[in-house]
Amino acid sequence: MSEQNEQSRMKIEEAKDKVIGAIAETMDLYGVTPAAANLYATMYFKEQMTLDEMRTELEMSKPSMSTSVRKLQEIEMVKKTFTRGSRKHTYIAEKNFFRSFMVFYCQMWEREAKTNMEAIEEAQEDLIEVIKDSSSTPDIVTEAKKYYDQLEESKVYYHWLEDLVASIRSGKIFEFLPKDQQK
Amino acid sequence: MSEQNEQSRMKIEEAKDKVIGAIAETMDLYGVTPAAANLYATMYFKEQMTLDEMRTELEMSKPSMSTSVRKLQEIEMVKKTFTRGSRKHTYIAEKNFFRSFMVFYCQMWEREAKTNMEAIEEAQEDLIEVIKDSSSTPDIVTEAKKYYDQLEESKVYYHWLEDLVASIRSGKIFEFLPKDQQK
DNA sequence: AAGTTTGTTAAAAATATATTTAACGTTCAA
DNA sequence: TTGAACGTTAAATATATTTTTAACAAACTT
Repeated sequence: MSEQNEQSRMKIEEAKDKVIGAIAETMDLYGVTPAAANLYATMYFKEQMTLDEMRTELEMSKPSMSTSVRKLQEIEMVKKTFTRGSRKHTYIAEKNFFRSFMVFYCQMWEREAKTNMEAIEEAQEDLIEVIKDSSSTPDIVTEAKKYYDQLEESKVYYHWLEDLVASIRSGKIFEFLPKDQQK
Repeated sequence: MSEQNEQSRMKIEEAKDKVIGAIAETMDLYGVTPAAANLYATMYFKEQMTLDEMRTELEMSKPSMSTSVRKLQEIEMVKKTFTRGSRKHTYIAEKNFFRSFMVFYCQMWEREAKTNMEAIEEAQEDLIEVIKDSSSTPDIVTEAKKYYDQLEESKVYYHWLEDLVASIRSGKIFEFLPKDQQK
């Protein structure tokens, strides 16, 4: 009987491990280190964890857990919680994938839009100088204009990205694409 | 006078380089190798390029260009074109960022949804076995149910991801978020 | 105040990834 | 049918990233 229980316990672990493997694999692709990916996936099935529990569970070094958990906090997939009576820090995983999606991609896209728009603005200023420069030959002016227009066109995309971010942040996107669509 | 021209030419290169740097930097974050990122960003300002031109322009080895261009083709950011009269292969960069966005993220999200859903289905089957098993103790059944429900809940997210992919692929998302919104 | 416990930082080791050099196979041209 | 041009593959090198071990600093306990 207690052996049957052992089997059930093992089956549960097996079930969890399948999902942990899949989650960690996809997170890997998101530029998260293997340690952090495995950690998050493990925490996904836990109420909360301390650094020592992480180390024991994943059989990895404490500094590795420390840096991993910090990276996960940066992308808001893990939060610190206060546990009274314990000196150890405790952490909980964000279990709402919608929120993780929002934080991760919005952060990424916002940065992309900002970085590239800044570069584009500067570049366009340079190009305008060339275009306005009376000593530039016609074909140089033509070339400068061509690039200017190409950059101007690309701004449409970055503005759209910013709109997308805004609609995700505000939750408006779920009016268009409901979360719980009956399949 | 020809010196003035030289200056204008340099200013154009400078302008391009600013944008090339920004594009390459963001692509880096997308899990593309530096060589591929620089290559795409360079091609963004060219009509078309051959492997030898790439090598010359980026001052890198030919195999590096070869593998980079192949990776870029996989994510459909570069396409091969036929140029009559030349034995060399010629490639052009996808200059429509909306299309790049679509291909890259839809590919990624679809894969994520598929991988994780498969794992979830398998895990849920295991958990059901445990729940139905008459020899399982009540607390084990409770635990199995808890995980089952958690996984069931997470499916909502993956379905939503699939819906998002579909609406991007079909272009329906642009009805909700128009490309050219006056700022 | 001395000794633990806890977490982080810094240097070292291990590992993985990216790039190059060298060798190869194919196709075309003479 | 020989040789050159072109592109790819394979092995070697270089580089970057990840993880660990060791040392440290802060906070708490006794």
